[in-house]
Amino acid sequence: MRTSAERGTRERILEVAESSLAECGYHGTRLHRIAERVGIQKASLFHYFPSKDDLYRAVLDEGLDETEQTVRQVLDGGGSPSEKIRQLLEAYVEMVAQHPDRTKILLRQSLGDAPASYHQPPDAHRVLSAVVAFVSEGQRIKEFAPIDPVALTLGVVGMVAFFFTSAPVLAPAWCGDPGNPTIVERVKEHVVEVVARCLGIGHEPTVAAAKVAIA
Amino acid sequence: MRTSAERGTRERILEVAESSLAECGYHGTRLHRIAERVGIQKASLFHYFPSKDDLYRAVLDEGLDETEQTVRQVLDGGGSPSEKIRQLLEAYVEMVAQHPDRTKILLRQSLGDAPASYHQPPDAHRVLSAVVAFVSEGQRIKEFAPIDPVALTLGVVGMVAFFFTSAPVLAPAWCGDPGNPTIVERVKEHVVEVVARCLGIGHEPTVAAAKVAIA
DNA sequence: GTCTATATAGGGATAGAC
DNA sequence: GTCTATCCCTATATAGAC
Repeated sequence: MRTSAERGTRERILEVAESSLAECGYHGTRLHRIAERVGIQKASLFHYFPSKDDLYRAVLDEGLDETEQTVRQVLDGGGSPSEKIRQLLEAYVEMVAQHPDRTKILLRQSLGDAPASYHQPPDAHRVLSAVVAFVSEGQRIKEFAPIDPVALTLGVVGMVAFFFTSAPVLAPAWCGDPGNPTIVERVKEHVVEVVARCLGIGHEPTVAAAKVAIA
Repeated sequence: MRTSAERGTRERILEVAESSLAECGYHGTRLHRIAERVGIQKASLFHYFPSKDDLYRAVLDEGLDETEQTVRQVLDGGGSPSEKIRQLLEAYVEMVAQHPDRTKILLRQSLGDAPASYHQPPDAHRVLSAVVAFVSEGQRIKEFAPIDPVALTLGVVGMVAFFFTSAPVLAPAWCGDPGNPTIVERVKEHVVEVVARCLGIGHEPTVAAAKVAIA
């Protein structure tokens, strides 16, 4: 059983570590700086985490867990496929927007920015598969237009991640001030619109279909 | 004037450095390893590049230059907006596919993985602006459907980068073997299709338009 | 232009007092 | 649970012979 003081310090370390790992990457992160920002000595960190690797994994696991939870929660809920995919995208964008540091770390991790000893868990595969299965089912019952579901899902993940990590550097004017709620809504609307157009949701049927109907 | 031997070594260093920077990032890259793989002593590196920073910038500049060239070449060419955007996407995807290491480095760079002394040049802004201006013009003359051109461009960049950097880790089965030409064609087709649907290219007019036409 | 040897600094991690 | 002091290693970078 941990004391309340210990739990508080541990959380502050995780907070600061998340910030540093996002900004500087694993190899660029200095334990010395983390301790400094937390307000403790470097050696004290090793009381909470036996090594830099362990601290990294603790931060990473938080992010993976929340991603899976967010996706599962929507997929397991009710509603038509079209409604659910909108909910899914909005929940995902909001989650990413609320934790940009976490997203940066996950993106870095997928680029290979991790301790050499770290072998990533196949958790990401499961979440991805769940989303792909959902899209495929929607296509099978003709509610979604045909398009490669894996490519669509991967593309959306890359797109959203990019908006909240790299885009602020490339297009600061468009992104606005960091933490500005405007950009979140803008990205949300855009991503929903892109996916809707790709899956043929919310659009009038095509002329071909109209001709058949008229005939 | 450099000797041919010197030029050869310099190029080999740049090659190996690009590979290492992509795999390990700036802070994770060890000059010792680069020298080892090139087959020279670590100290010899400093004959070609005065510091690790300079080596990094040399690699990075190569990537930025080629990106700008690729984009400009298509934009300055002839053809209708719809044809040009397809050419642009295909050229871009091919460039990224041919230089995945370079793409990883650029993506890392936009995440802030660079020496503290490095202040990125605003070059990326110019290329982005050129593409956005092109899309906007296509929308003005009604050849493209309305959608936020900045968001579309940023999203495509993120999407494509993700396909060739992170996706192989997340969905190895879908991506196939590295260097497999299949994935390049698949990504190319997908990205062209997504953008086409977003910009309303190559699709029948909607029912609303058809009704007006029939009336 | 390449080498050996070394300077200098900073990193992660440990020992042990309090 | 936090500290001071320190170990040990590796990193970039330099000096100078060949």
